[in-house]
Amino acid sequence: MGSMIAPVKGTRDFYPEDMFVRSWLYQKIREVSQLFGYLEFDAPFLERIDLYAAKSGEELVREQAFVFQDRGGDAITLRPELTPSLARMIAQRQKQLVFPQRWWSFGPFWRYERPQKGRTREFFQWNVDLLGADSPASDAELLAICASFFKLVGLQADQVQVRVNSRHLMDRVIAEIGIDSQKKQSVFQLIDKRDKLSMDSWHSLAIENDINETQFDLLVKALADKNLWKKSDELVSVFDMLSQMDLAEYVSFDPQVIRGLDYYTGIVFEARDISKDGRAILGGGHYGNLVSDVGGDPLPGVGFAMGDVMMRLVLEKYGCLPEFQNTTASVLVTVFDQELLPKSLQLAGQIRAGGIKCVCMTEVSKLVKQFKYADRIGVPLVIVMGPEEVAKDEVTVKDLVTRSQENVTRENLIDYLAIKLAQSSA
RNA sequence: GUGCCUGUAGCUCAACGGCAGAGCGCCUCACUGUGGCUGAGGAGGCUGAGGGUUCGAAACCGUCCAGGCACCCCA
Repeated sequence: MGSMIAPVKGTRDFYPEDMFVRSWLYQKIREVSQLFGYLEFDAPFLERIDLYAAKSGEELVREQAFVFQDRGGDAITLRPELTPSLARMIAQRQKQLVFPQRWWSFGPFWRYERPQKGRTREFFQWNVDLLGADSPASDAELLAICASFFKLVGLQADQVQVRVNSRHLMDRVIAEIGIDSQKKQSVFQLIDKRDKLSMDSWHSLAIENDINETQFDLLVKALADKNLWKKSDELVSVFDMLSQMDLAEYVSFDPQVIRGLDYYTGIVFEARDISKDGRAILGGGHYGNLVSDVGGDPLPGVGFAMGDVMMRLVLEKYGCLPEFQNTTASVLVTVFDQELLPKSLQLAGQIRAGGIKCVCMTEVSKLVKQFKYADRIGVPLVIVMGPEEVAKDEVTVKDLVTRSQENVTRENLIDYLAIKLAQSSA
C-alpha cells in the first residue's frame, strides 16, 4: 500500500459509481442542449499558450494553466477554458456559417489551482454559446437553458437560483454615483467581494480604492435596491421573456453579480445554491465581441459554463442523484459444476442473443456463493441449470426480489425473462 | 503563493503519555441444489514516513509526505 503511486493532485479517479454520475450528468446536459436545438462540438484539449495570452488575464494563464514544452519547443497548455478555442473555430469559418449558431460542449479542463471544496485541477465543463446574437431574447434563451437544466435534474427554484445583473446597468450606476470610469474595474472587484467581508472591512477596502464616503453610501444604497433592475431595459425584457417561458422562478436579479471576465459587456449571471453554500455552479454572460482577438470580424453572443464538481455537490446535497446499480446485468447464470460450465456458457449466450443483459459465472463454486454474489451485485434474476433441469431441457429461474422460482423450458426462456423484466421495471 | 485542520483495520471512528479497540464490511460454518435475516467462530494494524523528547509515544516536539478547508483567483 505504501508504495502505491499517488494520483496527481487535484485529479479524481472515476470508480464505476462516479462514472455513473458523470455519464448521467452528460446525458442530462445533452438532453437539455438538444431540446433547445444546440449542436455539440469539441476543441482540442491541447492548445498553444498564445491562444490564451491574447486575452485579458495573461498573468493568470501563466500561473494557473498547465503548461509544458513539447519536443519541438513550443509552449503547450492543457486547455483551462473553452472560449478562446471556440472563438478560433468560429473565426475560421465565419464566412460560411449561418448565424446565429447554437453550440454546446462537455469535456475536461485543467487549471493549476489549490484544490478545495467544489474545485479540482481536472474537471469537466458544460459550455453553451449562442453566437451571432445580440438581443435580450438571446440572453433570455441562455438563462432558460440553465433553468430548464435545473428543472430536468430535479433541482427546485428554492434550492438553486440563477442571479443576473447587467454590466451596462452597473456602468451607469457607477457613473451616476460619480465614480470615474477609469476606476470601473476596481469598483467591480469591490462589489464582487461584498459577500466575503463584513460591512466594516468592506468599507475600509472601498476607502482604500479611492471611493469617498458619499460615493460609498450611494453604492451601498444602489446594491440594496431590489428594484434597480427596472432601470435597465435589457433586464426588464429578459425577465419578461423568462416569465413568458414560465421559467422566471429560477432567475432573480442580483446587483452583486459581476463575474471576473473582462469580455462580458451585457448581462452577466451565475447560479448557486440558494443558501450561498459553496461557490458558483455556473457562470456566464453576454459578450459584444468574441472573435476579433483571434482574427475574425466582431461577433456578439451569449454563453455560460457549468463545472461538474460543484454541480455534483449540489445534486448530492438535494438528493437528486440517481441510484447506482452495481451491475448492468438483469440475469445471472450459475454454474452447477465444472462439467456443466460449457452448457451454462451456451445458455448465457442464448440469453444475450435474445437481447437480455446477462452474466455467467466463470468461477465454479457452491451455489450458496453464487447466489450470494448475485445478491451482492444486485442482479434481479438467477438461473440454475443442474442435472435435473438438463434432463428435462429446463432451467430454474429464481426471482431474488420476490424470492419465488419457477421451472421454465429452454424454448420459452427468452419470452419468460422478457416478461419478468418488463414487470419488475414497471 | 499565504494560513488553519486532519492522517489509527477495507470503511466510519474510539483509546488520560501506560496491553490498539468498536461498529459496519469481509471470510468460514449452521445450510454437501438456492441470496438477504439470525446465530457461532475467524482473519485483518510497523497507528502516513522517518527523526527527537521519555523508563515508556498513536498521543508531546520539529521535518517530510498525503488529504481537507479557507484566503488569493475564478477564464
